[in-house]
Amino acid sequence: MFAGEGGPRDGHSMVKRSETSARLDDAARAGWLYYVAGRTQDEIASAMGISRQSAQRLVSLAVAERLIKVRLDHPIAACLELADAVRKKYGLRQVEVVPSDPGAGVATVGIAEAAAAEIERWLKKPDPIVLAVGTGRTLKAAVDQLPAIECINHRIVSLTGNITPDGSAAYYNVIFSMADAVKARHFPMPLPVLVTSAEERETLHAQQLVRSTIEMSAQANVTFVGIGELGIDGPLCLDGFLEKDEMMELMRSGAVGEICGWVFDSEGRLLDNPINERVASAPIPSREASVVIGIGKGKRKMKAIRAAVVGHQINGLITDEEVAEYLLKA
Amino acid sequence: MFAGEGGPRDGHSMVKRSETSARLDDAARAGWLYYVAGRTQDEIASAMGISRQSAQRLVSLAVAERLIKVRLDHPIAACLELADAVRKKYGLRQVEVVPSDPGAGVATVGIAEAAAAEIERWLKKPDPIVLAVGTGRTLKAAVDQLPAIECINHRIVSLTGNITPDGSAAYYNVIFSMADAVKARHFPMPLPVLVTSAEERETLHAQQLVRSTIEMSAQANVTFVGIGELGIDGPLCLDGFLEKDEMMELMRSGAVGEICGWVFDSEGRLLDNPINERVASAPIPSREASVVIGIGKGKRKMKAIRAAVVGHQINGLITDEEVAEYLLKA
DNA sequence: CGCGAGGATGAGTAATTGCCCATGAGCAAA
DNA sequence: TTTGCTCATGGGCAATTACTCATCCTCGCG
Repeated sequence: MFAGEGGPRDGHSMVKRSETSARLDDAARAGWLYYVAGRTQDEIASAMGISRQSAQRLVSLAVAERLIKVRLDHPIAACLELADAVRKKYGLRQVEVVPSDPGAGVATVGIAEAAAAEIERWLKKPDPIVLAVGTGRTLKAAVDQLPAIECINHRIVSLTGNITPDGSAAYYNVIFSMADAVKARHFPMPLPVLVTSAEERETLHAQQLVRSTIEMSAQANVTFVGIGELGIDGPLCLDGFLEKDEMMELMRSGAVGEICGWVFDSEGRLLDNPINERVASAPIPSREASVVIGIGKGKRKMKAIRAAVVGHQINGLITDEEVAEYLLKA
Repeated sequence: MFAGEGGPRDGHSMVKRSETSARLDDAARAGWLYYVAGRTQDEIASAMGISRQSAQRLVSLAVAERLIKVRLDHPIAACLELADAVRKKYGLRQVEVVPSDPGAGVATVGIAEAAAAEIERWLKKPDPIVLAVGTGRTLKAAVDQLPAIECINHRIVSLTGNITPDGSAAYYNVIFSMADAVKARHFPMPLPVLVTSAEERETLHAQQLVRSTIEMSAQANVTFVGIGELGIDGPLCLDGFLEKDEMMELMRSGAVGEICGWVFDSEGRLLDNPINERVASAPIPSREASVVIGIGKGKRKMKAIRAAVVGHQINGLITDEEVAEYLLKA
């Protein structure tokens, strides 16, 4: 009698433990049958002599206990992981990472296609949207990848002017390239990118046509902007908007990047300086109420991209592995 | 014109290829979102700008193309893989593999519990079944693991006699142990295991009680039998059914194992010899119409188990990793 | 010995997924 | 150009899965 009673009692905690472990064993079994052998939960239930609900619980237990490991055997797996990590770390709405592909010579391989696909996704939406575009070589390359789309319900508006300092049309104003491929109403900004003074900007912005375009851009549902780095071979210098000494001065004051000409420091704050006073671009649309996707990749843009992200100049990002890894370490 | 026409033509296969590859990329993306990120196919569809059905197709494509690899992080994963492989290789109905666990001293650790669980599964079925049991130490250990079950609809019948050569009750006749735990109608076989001659067997089998029990055993829905190895420390000798010289003679004639006393060769064929003529056990129930589960593990039983499997003496197996690996190599 | 907390269970139901089919686009051969 | 073929697409529906809730059981505690 003593032994009989003592046995079960002593065994109690052991039973507890072995029951927990047995439950995990069962969960593993069920998970294996479900994920590896491809059985249905009904089959598992009858095979294990339990109810379908219990089988379901075991399967989800196996998942919850991380007994089931899933991995993706494909080059983009790493990109997707990186994208998700970056999105979480910086609280971005969406992030896309493309392979860095150091072998390819062209600077915009991959990212242009990815950005084009994203633009296309928005343009395929049935409900009318306002899509705003900034400027930049990467963005231009993306737009050049767009297939012919007809979407007469959408409106496409440019955030930046289309006239360079020398009076010619700015090549990298992408809205005209876009108009070639996309059948939609386009609204360019009939302004220089940089004007000579804050006062001139006021005057120009007061024009009816300009004002309505700027107002429309503020209503954008989604915005695509290039992220530019500063430097004497950065786009602002290359395209003749700034002279070398202006650039040097700008960089001394802490500027690390620009979006649509708006220059910001390493924390993504727009600088309060003469250059930004002369930028004639429309303000970047709300990052609270709309999606603003920055596009950029490569070592030279790393600091600019990080700044744009932490300063919430953008809430979406399309970049490459290299930059994504930098953003995770930074 | 020539260039214009040639371009697209030359580009054709390239476009084809890149489209295939792009489709795989999409499949990988969808698969990742589904399996790793845990999104629903609806979410994936709207995120990728496609219909739900297309998302579903991409996900299943990812699986079909083996982009998604699932593995189970649990000790029994290997057992399940082995079991499945053995089941497929030998066309068995069901196979269960338990860890070999070389550290444990007791020979029946693991397999007894597994067999008990399997017996319990059958006994829990609501529809009335006939469950037949053979003999053997392993089976006895399994039955001793059974909890108290009440299943008055089921019938449990023994395939083997319960009297040893010296006239005492055979300890390893498991039906009495089973009766202790399981509330069901039990039908022991009131016979010796081995009789002195084929004629005596005829006489005994002609008895009404014996005949009806044997007939019932032929109707068994499921049968659990131990698989015994031959040898001077095999169960037939240990329990005094055979003398050493009889055993040596048997092994010389090619016998490698026994089930319920029925001795078979390395291909699982029942031997046509004096011993089998004296076995008083009921025939093993049909492997076509019912489930006959053999139980056994360990190096010493390997050959016997392989023979039982290839000779279709059984169509179900509960064994350990060691034997399963041997069966896969053999 | 009764009582409440915690956990497992199964029923029912909502959500999700898998599959079939009609449709139409794209392409090659006639 | 027409015809026939292939294949991707989305609608619709059935199967499968996930979740919620009420209930039951067990265990610990007073």
